[in-house]
Amino acid sequence: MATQWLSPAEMAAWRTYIETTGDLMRAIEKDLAPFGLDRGDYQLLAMLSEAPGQRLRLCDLADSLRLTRSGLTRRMEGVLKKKLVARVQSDEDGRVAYAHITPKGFDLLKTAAPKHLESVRRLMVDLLTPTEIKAVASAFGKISANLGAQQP
Amino acid sequence: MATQWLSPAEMAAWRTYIETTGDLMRAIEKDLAPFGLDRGDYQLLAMLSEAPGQRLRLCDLADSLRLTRSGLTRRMEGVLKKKLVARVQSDEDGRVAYAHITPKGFDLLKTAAPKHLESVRRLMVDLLTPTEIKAVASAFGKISANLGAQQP
DNA sequence: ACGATATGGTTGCGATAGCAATCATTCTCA
DNA sequence: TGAGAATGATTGCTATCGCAACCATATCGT
Repeated sequence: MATQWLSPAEMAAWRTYIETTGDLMRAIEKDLAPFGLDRGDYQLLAMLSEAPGQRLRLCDLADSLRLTRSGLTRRMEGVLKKKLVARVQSDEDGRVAYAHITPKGFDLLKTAAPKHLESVRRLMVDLLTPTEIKAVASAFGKISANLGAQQP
Repeated sequence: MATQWLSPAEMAAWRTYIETTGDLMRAIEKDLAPFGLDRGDYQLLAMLSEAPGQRLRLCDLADSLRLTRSGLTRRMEGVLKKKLVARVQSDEDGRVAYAHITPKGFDLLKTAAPKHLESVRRLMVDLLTPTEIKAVASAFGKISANLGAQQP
């Protein structure tokens, strides 16, 4: 197995990407803080708001948030306490519970979303050319597809 | 403040980027596990190995790893216990301590690095066209510069 | 020269989240 | 139909890391 070094251009892309991503996430999280939300809460609410019936089974929600089921249980504690989400037991399958976004949660999301999107614009999207946008989408699309293919 | 929605292309870029990044980091971390290293340890060792004298002041190391000073203190505990890094008190400035990579740490890094770079290739770099590589580097370069300009 | 301030590092505490073990419910198939 | 496997969710334990408070050392201003 010969060592596969990275070319300078490849190294630059990789390094800038990993180093910047952390900073970017932190900055976006900071913009979300005034609403009492962190990125995890926001994504949870956004996911539920887009789901049919504004609700999802916990394990499906965990999958789409890239959390383990135990991780989701803990994250739910926070939004349940804030009454942004309700936990509803299924009456068709005794194992299943749903996360259901509440009116209060929906209102908060509607308030936070424009600010959040403004952050995404200001910190990322508006800085890039249309070509760069397309390239980022296509690049991460390929990476994601490849990861999905490896662990099915 | 008018809501600034994202175009479908912008939304695709943003979503794919954040969703994929977590998966990618996890996959890379998994490839590093056989060496007894996580990504934080690897980056710490890599940073030290490239520094002049194979050593850095703790606060400089913390900055380049995007850790707070307290975060670095904790991360150091791990690599100190494994004898991959030594903590050396400065004799010029009583406040300062250096992290110094040990021969053992350097050997481990030299073993792990080719495997790690192979992961980066397989999971990311080799999937992308040269154009996409350049676009990713330039995109995150801009994002990083902008973040640096906002919080100097 | 010496008190105020800045800098470097550690510690206590709290939040997040993964893993393994556990429990309950449902499904499978012989 | 009934034993075993699969699925959904929770809990105990652990690791990482940020914040605020803290201590030690160095530097600055007068």
